[in-house]
Amino acid sequence: MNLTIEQEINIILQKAKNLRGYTLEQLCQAAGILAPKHMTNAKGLSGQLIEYLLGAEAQSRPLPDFPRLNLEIKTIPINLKQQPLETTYVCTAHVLPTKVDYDFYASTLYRKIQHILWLPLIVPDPNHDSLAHRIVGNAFLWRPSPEQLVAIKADWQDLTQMLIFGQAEQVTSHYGQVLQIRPKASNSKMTTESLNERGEKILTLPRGFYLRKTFTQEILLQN
DNA sequence: TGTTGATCATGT
DNA sequence: ACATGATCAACA
Repeated sequence: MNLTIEQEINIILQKAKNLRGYTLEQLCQAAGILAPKHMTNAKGLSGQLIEYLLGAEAQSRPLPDFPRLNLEIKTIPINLKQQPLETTYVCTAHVLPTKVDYDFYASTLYRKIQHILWLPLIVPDPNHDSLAHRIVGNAFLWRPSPEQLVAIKADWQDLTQMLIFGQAEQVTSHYGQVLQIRPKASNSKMTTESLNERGEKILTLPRGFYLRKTFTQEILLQN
């Protein structure tokens, strides 16, 4: 049978909605994974578990989780007031100017944020978080509104322009209204090639694009 | 106590 | 080293 893209997306959404109410520890059992007691050494497990259960296909490529559907899955930890507890990683921020294409609509970031299946993970007591305490909330689909897209695009262009001008080292987390650039590495000693303002090669810490909590809060309030 | 900067795990 | 999944934890 041939399903339309919309139908395939809806099947994934229904699967996600069916996870509502389970703890992540229960879902670990269902997936045959032994749930770690704390998340210090399993920071990405929440997301990877959901991806596995929903059948994501992108693996570690710079593509949405379902490349053919242009659909990205994001788990987001929230407290009982529906407030996000963490920022949301989107994708790598390339710091080598020659590798940066100044075309928002051709960017990895745009492809990843154009359609997201959000899956809130309820953290009843943020001071005592664990996979056993985390409860899956209500999954929902989101596309940026025209206003949201304008804000994202503006930040992306500002930040990308700085990178193109060889200012990777000057871009701190403070820049951007809805997006921000922060370190994204195994540790602070990791390096990747970049250029300074004079066009000279330098080594700098790898960075990534993140959605600010104020922005994801707005998304959650719509739903 | 909220944010920024640092870090952990896995796969290519 | 890079890209994915993120959260941790030091400090302003």
